[in-house]
Amino acid sequence: MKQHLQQLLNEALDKLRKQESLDFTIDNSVKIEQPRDNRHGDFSSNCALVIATQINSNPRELADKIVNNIPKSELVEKTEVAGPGFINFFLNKHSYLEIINNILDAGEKYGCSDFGKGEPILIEFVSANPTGPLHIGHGRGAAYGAAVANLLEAIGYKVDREYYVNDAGRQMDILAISLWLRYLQLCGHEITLPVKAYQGEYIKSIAEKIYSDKGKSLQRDIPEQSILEYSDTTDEKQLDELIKYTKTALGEDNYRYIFDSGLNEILEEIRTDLQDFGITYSNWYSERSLLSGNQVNNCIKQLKENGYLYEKDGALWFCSSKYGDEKDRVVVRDSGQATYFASDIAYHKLKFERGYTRAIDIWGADHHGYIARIKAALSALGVDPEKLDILLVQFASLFRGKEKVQMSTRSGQFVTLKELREEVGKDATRYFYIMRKSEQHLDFDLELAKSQSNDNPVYYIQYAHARICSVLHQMHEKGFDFTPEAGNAEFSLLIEPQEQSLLANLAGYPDIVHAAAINYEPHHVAYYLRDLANEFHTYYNACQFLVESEQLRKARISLIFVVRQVIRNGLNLLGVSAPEKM
RNA sequence: GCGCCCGUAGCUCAGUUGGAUAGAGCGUUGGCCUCCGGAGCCAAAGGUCGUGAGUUCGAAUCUCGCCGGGCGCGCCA
Repeated sequence: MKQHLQQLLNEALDKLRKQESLDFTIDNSVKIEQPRDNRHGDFSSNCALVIATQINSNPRELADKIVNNIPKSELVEKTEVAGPGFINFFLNKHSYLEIINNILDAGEKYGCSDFGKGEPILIEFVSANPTGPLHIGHGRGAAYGAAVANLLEAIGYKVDREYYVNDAGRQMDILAISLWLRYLQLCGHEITLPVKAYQGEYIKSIAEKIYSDKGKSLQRDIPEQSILEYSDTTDEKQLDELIKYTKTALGEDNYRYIFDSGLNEILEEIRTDLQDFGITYSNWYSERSLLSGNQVNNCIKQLKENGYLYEKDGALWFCSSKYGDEKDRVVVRDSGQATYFASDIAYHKLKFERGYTRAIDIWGADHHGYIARIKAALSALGVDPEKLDILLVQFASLFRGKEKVQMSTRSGQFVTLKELREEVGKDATRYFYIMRKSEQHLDFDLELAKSQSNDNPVYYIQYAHARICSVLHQMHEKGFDFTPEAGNAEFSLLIEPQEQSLLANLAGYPDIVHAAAINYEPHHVAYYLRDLANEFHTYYNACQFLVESEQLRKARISLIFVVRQVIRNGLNLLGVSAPEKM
């Protein structure tokens, strides 16, 4: 429809260009859109306004000229100039009817396009360290990332979803020593854990498992108090000493055993958590594999050879400030250990060597200071940093009604994603997470998410779907037959205002999906669906569907049938189910 | 102090990338099926778009200053 109008407009402009020998160009600022006020027509273009500024003429006069040159079309009832010089198109009443057939034909593909032309995109999200269960902050990144991935897939990109597993490095060592200390407690030793060790209950249960598998065979001398006791303001190097002590006391194999027990247990829990949340990945990419494959070293070597690294205070620095970062960053610590940043550089460089033309990272907003350095590194390695889009999600706060749920990661007192999902359900959780623009702080109201009332947009939308299912069920009970095949109903009978409005809305769905996808903004789909559900409920209250007249009945059933299809398609993109009964 | 994000109705938020009289939901007030699911529908009230300037035919949207809130600024991730 939009393309059709665009073509009419182009023809008119071409004619005008010749007749009056005008010189103007048409760029992105020239648009055809559906105005919010339907008195301004079904579609509206600002082309006269934009061009008038270019050629220095009166926009209204120009608009009149354009309108006079627009070829006749069966679909357009009238065209008029309004306001400062908008050209408004009023469509023929029957022009939207085609949309029902389109949806029936496309089915679950309605809204999809081949815009992306199969271009491969890698989207990495969540990627939380496997040092503990996912909490509600990760949940937002998960819901958002999954929705963005679905959207991009819908517009024709070849999307791979990846979880980067930080299964190497210091955080994991801290996990290992935490486990061992808990284990020693089980062996009967009295030990207080360092403040920065992982304290949660899950550590205890993994330690218990190690204890029941290995008995007391991993018992060693307790580390000296001087290593264990320190305040968190003390140098982190004490923690390094404790790691070193544990490694030598246990030996490589035993240490690795504890390390891997923790890693595997927790990673498995994360995996099931996400799966229960409706999210599956194509790859789980291991950091350790980067190190053992020498990819990190190679990357450092490459940077070094090209003169991007220098030594200072015994450490190796990358000159990220030359590429817009605030300061230079350490790649290899004076201890000789590579930083996480070093692995991240290699990881991101490889994303493009693996054949992806675009990579998307989804991070918590607290990591935004990291963006500049990673892009700097890509530039230094000859990769266009524009190919990497880093999307930030702001924090989510939990509210129980008016009361904010207090959380602190330090003491291990945080609400896990699993708890949240079990309390409010997968659908409501997924919807609430993406309901807000991602760069907006999210107040997640548990009471609202759980309430089975019209306050809750998830149930409101699902209810519309279930209601349609119920009508279709009733229809069969009453012995009416209906086959949802394109072209077998008299759609021209759909003349009620609610029907016209629904049709226009359904026709706009592909545009919504497209815009939401290219802008990485799934919340548009959520708003659209709420709106569509509202239009349906209005229709439901205003008109009877299962009427005696067969022609009218078939037409109306066809309409609500395609409404159901679009609700399903939209919810599916958001990872929310469309139940037939509630 | 520097950098990023945010400020829109009593509350929670949209606002189609600069368009026409700024919109939803909740809350408030008043109405609506003898009928396909009342988990529904309709209507009313409610605004200095934080603030001051600038850019132009036109600004919630773009630029700059200020005010207020969040986050970041480590040889942590």
